[in-house]
Amino acid sequence: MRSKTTRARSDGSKVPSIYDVGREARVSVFTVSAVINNKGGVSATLARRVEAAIRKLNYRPNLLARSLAKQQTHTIGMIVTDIANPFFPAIVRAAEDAAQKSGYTVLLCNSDDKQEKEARYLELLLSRRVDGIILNKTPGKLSPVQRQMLSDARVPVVLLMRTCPGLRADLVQTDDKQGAMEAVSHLARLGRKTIALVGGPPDVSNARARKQGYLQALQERNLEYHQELSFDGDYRIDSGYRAGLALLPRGPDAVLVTNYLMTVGFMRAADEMGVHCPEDFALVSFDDYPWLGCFRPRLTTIELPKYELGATAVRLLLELVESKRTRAKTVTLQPQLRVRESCGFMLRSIKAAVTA
Amino acid sequence: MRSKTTRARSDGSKVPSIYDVGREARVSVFTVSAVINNKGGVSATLARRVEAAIRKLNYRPNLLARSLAKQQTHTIGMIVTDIANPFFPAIVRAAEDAAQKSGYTVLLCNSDDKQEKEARYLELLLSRRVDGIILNKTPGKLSPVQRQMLSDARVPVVLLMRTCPGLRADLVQTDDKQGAMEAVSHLARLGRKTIALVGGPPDVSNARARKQGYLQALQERNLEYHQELSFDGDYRIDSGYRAGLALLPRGPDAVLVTNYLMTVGFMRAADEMGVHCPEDFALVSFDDYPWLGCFRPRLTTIELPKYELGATAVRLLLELVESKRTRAKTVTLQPQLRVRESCGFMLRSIKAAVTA
DNA sequence: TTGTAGGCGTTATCAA
DNA sequence: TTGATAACGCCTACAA
Repeated sequence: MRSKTTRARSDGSKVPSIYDVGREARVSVFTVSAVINNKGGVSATLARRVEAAIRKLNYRPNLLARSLAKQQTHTIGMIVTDIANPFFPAIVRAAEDAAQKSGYTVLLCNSDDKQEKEARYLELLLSRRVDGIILNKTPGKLSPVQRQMLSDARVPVVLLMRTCPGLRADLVQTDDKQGAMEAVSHLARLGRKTIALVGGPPDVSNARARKQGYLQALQERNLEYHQELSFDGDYRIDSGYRAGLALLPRGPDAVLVTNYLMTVGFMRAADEMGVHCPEDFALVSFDDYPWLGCFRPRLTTIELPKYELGATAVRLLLELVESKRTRAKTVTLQPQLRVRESCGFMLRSIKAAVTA
Repeated sequence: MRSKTTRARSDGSKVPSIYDVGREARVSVFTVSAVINNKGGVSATLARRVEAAIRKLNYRPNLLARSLAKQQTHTIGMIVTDIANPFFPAIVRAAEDAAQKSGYTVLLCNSDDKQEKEARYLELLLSRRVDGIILNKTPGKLSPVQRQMLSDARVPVVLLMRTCPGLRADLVQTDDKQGAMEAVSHLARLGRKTIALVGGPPDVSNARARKQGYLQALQERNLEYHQELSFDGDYRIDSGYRAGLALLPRGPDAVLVTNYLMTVGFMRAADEMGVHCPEDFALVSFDDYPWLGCFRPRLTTIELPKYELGATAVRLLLELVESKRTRAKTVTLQPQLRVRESCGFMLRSIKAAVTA
C-alpha cells in the first residue's frame, strides 16, 4: 500500500499533496481532484471541506504530476532565430498573450541562427513533452532523423516566417514578395533608377521571396537588374554594414534593405563613407518600429504585422493541438508600406515646390 | 504488479518508455537508467545493448517524469515587466545562454507591468515547480500571501533591476544613481544650466535611484532644482511623449531621460513642437542600442550592461538553487557614459573651433 | 553488477 | 456521490 504522506523536508515542513488535502478534509483523493478540476458531482458539504483544507494547507496542484498523468503539458515550445532582433520580441509577446488566454505557457528558445542549437532545443522540447512547437527555422533543412522525431512524437509544428524544405506543416508568414514589390515600385515612382538590394540569406524562404519581389518590380518598371547591386546578407547588423561598404561605392540612387538590423549596419557604413540618406541615396527598409519616426532620416518601411504573426501562430498551433483540424494550413499576412523620408519622398515634394 | 508496457496510441505506435528500452535490451530499468545518466558501474556488454535499444526505439527520456521523481525541474522562471522594451530581450538572451550552459531552461513570462499578471505567473511558476525565479518586479510590493507562498515553496528568488519592499532576496542591478550623476555632470560640464528630468515610476527602485543621482549632481554642480522640470513617467513611450509636451515649453536647455522608450516619446513630442536636439536642448538617455549610433541625433547614453545583468542573475540564482550559498547577495554593475551628439558635445566643439 | 519494488503527485477507471 | 487503486515514466533504496 502506498504511503499517503508527502516527503517531509529537513525542517519537517513539506509541500502538501492531494493526499494531504484529502486527509485534512477526511475525503479521498478522488473527491479532492474532482473539486480542484471542478468536475461537479461533489456534494456541497464535501466540496466545502475540501476547499477549506486547500486553503488551510496552502495547497497548489503540481503541474508536473498532472502533465504526466494527463499526457499533456499545456506548454508550447517556441524557437526563434534571434531574440536580440527586435522583430521577435514583438512576436513572442503576442504569442505569449494568446497562449496565456487559452491556458498555455510558452517555452521560449533562441537558436541564434545555429542549426546545432536548434537541434538541441528541438530535442529538449520533445523531452519536455510540449504539446506543440512554433518554429522559426534556421537556414537549412531538418535532418531526416529530426523529421522522424517530430512525427514520432506527434507534436504539431507551426512554421513562422520561414518554410522548411521537406516539412509539411502549418505556416504563418507575411507576403514578402508583395512587400518588396511595393517598396521598389515606390522608389521607382519617385524617379529612382538604380535600385540596390540588401537581401537576406538565400536559403531562407522569406529572403528569396523578398528578392523575387525586388526583381519583379524592377522588371515591371522597366528597370535593369544589375547583379553587382544585389548583396546577400544574413539579417544581422554586420552584414548590412558590409553591404554598405560594397554597394555604396557603386553609386546606386536607392536601396531596399530587407530587414531592420541590416539597415542599421548599412547606415553606419554610409555614415563612415560620408554619403547621406536620402540626399545621396534613397532607402526603404523592412520592419517598422515605434522609434523609427523620430530619428533622422525617418525610415520609410515595409511594416510586418508582428503582433498578428504571433497571435496567428498560436491560434493555428492550438487548433492542431486540440485536433480541431488535421490538414496543413498557411496564413499569409499583408505587409504595409509606411512612407516617411528615407525614400526621398519629402525631398521630391520640396523640389517640386521650389520649381513650381 | 505494474504493467511494464507503455500506453499504445490509436495507431498502435507508442512513445517508448524506459521499460520498453529495458525489454528490448533484456535488462532491467535500473540498468537503463544507469546508462542514461551515465552513472558508471554498468558492464560494457549491457551498456552497449542498452544504447542499441535506445537508438532502435528512438527513446527520449520524459523530463516530466524525471522532474517528478527527482523533485527538481532544471527550469528557472523569469518574469519581466515588458518584453517589448528592447532592454529586456538582451537580458533574456544572456540569461538563456547562461542557463543553457548549466543545463537549465528558462520559462519566460511577461507581466506587462501589471501586478495581477505577475501574480498569476508567480503561481504558475510555483505550480510548475521551477527551481528558482528571476523577478523583475512590477511597481508595488508582494502581498503577504505571495511572500508566504515563495518561502513555503522554498524557491530562491533573484530580483532584477528592481528591489521589492519587504522581500529579502538576491539582487542584480546597475548603479543607477551613479549613471544619472554622470549624465547630469556631463551636461553641466557642457554648460547646460536648466536640466530637466524624465524619470521612471516613483515606486520603482531604480527610478528613485536615477532621480537621486540627478538631484545630487545638480547640487554638486550648484545648479538649482526646479520641480516643474521633473516629470514622472512609466518607462513607456507614451509617458515620454507626455513628458515632452509638458517639459519642452518650459525651455530647459537639457534633459535627462531615464530610459530609451521614453526618449522615443520625448523626441516625438519635440518633433511635433518643432524644437531640435541638440540645438534647442541637449539630451542624455539611459540604455544604449546598436542602432543609436547611426540615426540623428546620435544619442548620448548611459549604457547598462544588459548581457552581464542576465548572466549574473542566472549565476546567482543557480548558486542558490544548488545551495552553494544561503546569504542574500547584491551585485551592482557599473553603467557607462557613451558620448555622442545629442548632449551637444559636437556643437560645443564646433562653436569652439569657430570662435578660435 | 544487476534487479525488484515503491515513491514522486496527479488523473482515471471501476466498484461500491 | 464517493473510494480504492492502477496508471503516467522516471529514480533509487535495498536485495540479490
